[in-house]
Amino acid sequence: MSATRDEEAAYLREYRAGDWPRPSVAVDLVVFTVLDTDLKVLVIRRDVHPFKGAWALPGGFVRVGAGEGERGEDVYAAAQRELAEETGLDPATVYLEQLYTFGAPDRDPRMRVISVAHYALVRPTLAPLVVAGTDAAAVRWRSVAAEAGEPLAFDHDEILRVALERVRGKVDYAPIAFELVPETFTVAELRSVYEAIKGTTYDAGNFRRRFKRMQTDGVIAQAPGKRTTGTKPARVYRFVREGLLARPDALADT
Amino acid sequence: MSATRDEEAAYLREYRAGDWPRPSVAVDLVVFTVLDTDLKVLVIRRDVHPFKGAWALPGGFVRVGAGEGERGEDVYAAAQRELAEETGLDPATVYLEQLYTFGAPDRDPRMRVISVAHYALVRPTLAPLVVAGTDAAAVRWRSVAAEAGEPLAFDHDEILRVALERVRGKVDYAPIAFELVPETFTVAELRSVYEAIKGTTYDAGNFRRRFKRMQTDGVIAQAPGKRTTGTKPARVYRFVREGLLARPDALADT
DNA sequence: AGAATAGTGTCTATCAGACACTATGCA
DNA sequence: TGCATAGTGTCTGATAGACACTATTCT
Repeated sequence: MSATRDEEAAYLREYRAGDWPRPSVAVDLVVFTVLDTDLKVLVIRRDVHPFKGAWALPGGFVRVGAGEGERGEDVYAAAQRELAEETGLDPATVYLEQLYTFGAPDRDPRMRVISVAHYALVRPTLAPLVVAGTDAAAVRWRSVAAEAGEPLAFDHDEILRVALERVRGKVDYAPIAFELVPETFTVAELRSVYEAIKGTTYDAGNFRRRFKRMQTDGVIAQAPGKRTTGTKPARVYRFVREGLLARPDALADT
Repeated sequence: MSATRDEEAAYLREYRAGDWPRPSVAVDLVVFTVLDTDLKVLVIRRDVHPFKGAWALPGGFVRVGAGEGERGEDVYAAAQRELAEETGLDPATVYLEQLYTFGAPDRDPRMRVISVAHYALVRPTLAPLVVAGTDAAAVRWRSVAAEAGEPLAFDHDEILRVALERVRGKVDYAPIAFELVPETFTVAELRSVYEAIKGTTYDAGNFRRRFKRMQTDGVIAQAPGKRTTGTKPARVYRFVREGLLARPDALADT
C-alpha cells in the first residue's frame, strides 16, 4: 500500500501531460431578473468578432494555470469572476448555479470551445447597478418572451432555453423565487415573481394560502413595516434561509 | 450587415487560437442498474497510475481535433463512446444523460482536468453483459449503500453523490424508472426499482394505484403473458414512450 | 363614494399514506 | 391446506384550483 503510494508519487513527479489537443473551456451566464412583472435576461452587444454587433450572453474563458504547480481557477469561481467583470454585479449578492455544459464541436466558429453554462438570479433592487464590461458595447435587460428580438450569438438561444426550463421547473420545489425579490417583500410581489417565471397567473387567494404555509413552516417571517405599491399598504416579509433546515431535503442544491 | 459578415469571414480566416493554457476535458460515467432489489453503480479497478488499484468510475477524455478543420467529437458522443469502450454496453440500449461538470483545479493530481459527468441507467437484463475495458483491471457492480466499501478515486465519491441525488429526485417526475426494468415488467418489479432508488419501501396497494393512473394516462400498457417471480403469476406491462406526448412538459429532459 | 388592492373563507377534485381485505397459484 | 404474493377497496389528511366575499386605504 505504502509501496503503491511511493510508486504513485514517483509517477506523478515524472508525469508530463501528453500533447493531445485540448479544448478551450468557457463559462456563459444566463442572468435573470424580474422588472415590471416581466422576466428579463441580461444580454450584451458584442464589440468584437465573431458575431460582432449581435446580442449574446455574457461569458468568458476559464483561467487554467500554465502547468508547473499553477492550476488556475475553479469553474464556479470563473463564473463568479465573469459575472463581476461583465456586469459589475457583486457575486456575493447574487444567486449563481451551474446549469449545463454545451459541447457541440462547432458551437464557436473560431475553435473548439466547451462552455459550462451557469444561471444567475439578481434582485430587482440590484438590477440597475449593471454596467457594461470591457469587451461589450452595451448591456441590456431583454424580455425572455418568445417574440423578443433577433437570435442571440453562438448557441446562446439554446442555452437560454435550457436555463428557462430549469428555472421554471426548480421554482416549484426550491426556494429560488426569493432570490428575485428585494430583501423584504409583500405577498403580491412574490406572486408577481412566480407569475413572471412561469408565464401564467396565480389566484391571489390560493397563492396567499401557499404563502402562509411557508410562513408556518418557518421559511418566511414577517418583517417590520408595511409597503404601499398600489392602493392599500401591504405587510412585508423576509425569507428565512435557516427555516429550510426544518424541512428535510429542501437543501438539495441551493 | 453584409459588410460585417465579410469582415467576420476575413477575421475567421486570419484567426489563430491564442496560446492560453487549456484544460483537459473528460467525461466520467455513473452507470446504475438494479440487481436483487438493490441499486448498483458500476466501478472499475484502476490498472494505471494515479490511484492505481483503487476503484473508480469509468471515464475518459473528450477527443478534440487538432485544429485545422478537425474539431473532434461532441461531449455527449464522448460519453457514449466511453460507455461502450469501458463497459461493452451498447449506448443505443442505455439511457444516458449529462449530470454536472466538476472543475476543481486539483481534482486530478496529474494536471488540470475538467470532467463533464454523465449518468446512465442500464436494464438488469443487460447488466450481465458488462465487461472490463482496456485500461481497467476489473469491473464490478457495487451497491450504492453508504457503508459500501472504500472511497473511490479522484472526486468520484462526490460525483456519485450528486448522481444519486439527481436520480432520486428525477424519478418522481420523469419516467426514468422504466429504464431500469426489463422491456416488460410486473407492478412489483417496477415498485422494486422505485424502492431501490429511493431507499424506502412503498405500500403495495398505493403503488398499484399510482401504476394504474399511469396506465389510464397511456404511459403504461399491458403486455401479453404473465410472469411468475414468487408464488402467483403476475400480469406484465410495457412502457409506452409515446404515451408521454399526451402529458404536457413530461418530455422536459428525457 | 368609488376603485383597487389586501386579505379571508368555502367548496371540490386529486392524490398519498395507512390499512383491511379478497383472490390465486404453488409447495 | 397453508402461505406468499397478486390485486381491490376504504378512510383520512394535505394540497391546489375556482371563486365568493370582506377589509382597508388612496384619490
